[in-house]
Amino acid sequence: MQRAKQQSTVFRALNEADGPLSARELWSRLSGTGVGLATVYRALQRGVEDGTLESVEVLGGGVRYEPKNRGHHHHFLCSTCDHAFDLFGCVEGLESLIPAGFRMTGHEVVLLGTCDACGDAT
Amino acid sequence: MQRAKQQSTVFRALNEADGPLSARELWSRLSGTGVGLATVYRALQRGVEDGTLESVEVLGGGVRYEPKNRGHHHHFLCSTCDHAFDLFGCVEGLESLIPAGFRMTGHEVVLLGTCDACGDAT
DNA sequence: CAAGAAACGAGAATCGATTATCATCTCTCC
DNA sequence: GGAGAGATGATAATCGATTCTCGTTTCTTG
Repeated sequence: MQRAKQQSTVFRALNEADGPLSARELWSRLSGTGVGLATVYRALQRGVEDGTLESVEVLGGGVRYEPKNRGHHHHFLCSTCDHAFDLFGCVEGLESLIPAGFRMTGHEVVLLGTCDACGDAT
Repeated sequence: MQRAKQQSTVFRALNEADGPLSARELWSRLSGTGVGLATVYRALQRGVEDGTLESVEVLGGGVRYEPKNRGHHHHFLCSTCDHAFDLFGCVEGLESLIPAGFRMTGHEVVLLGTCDACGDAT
């Protein structure tokens, strides 16, 4: 196995993903490459420090990471395979929800349901 | 301290809250009543089994619980005090986000920002 | 090729959240 | 009042996620 290039392997896998991945999801996608879990965590930590990665919490799956260059987007969480997919676009009517005196600085939208692959398998 | 009624104390505190509470938040609101953390967890577990409580994950605060009779609503998470507030009303344009082949069964919206109290303190 | 710095993998250690245990206490029903 | 069932609080045990440690390996620079 090659060394000193494992972190870039981690970043590549994350860039190729169709949504944010948890440390373990990422690690399991790297099985066969010999990359250790500690290295995955090291790469994620470094990526966040560098500003190239972003940690997000979708729902019931702990922290996931994704490249920070994907712009504004939200996520779809498949309740069957528990994978989070990126969704581009946004919603309307957020402002009307804000209570008086509150100040909104951001928002998160998560759609729940079944993804293409899991729906087919029914 | 009275016994055998501690769980109803827990439920009452949860009903009086303006949003979902974590086990610890709930416990800290019960300081002085002598209720133990274990009892809080027992009450929450029972409430979920009974169907009177619902566990929700807002964002970065683990699991929180709230009464199940609040109807459809979303949450506002204050980034300063980390408290989650209920928001009534909903958003539009969700359907347009769903990718082809996916089936949506639900959605979550979380607004982030500063609550009334924390904003005043600035 | 040699030396020092940095990265690596495996597994131990840590941390927070939750659950299990146990001796005690309270309530109900005689 | 007494017995048994269920509830309780304190604390130990567990569990998963993340971080730390350490001996080894790889890269860089000359």
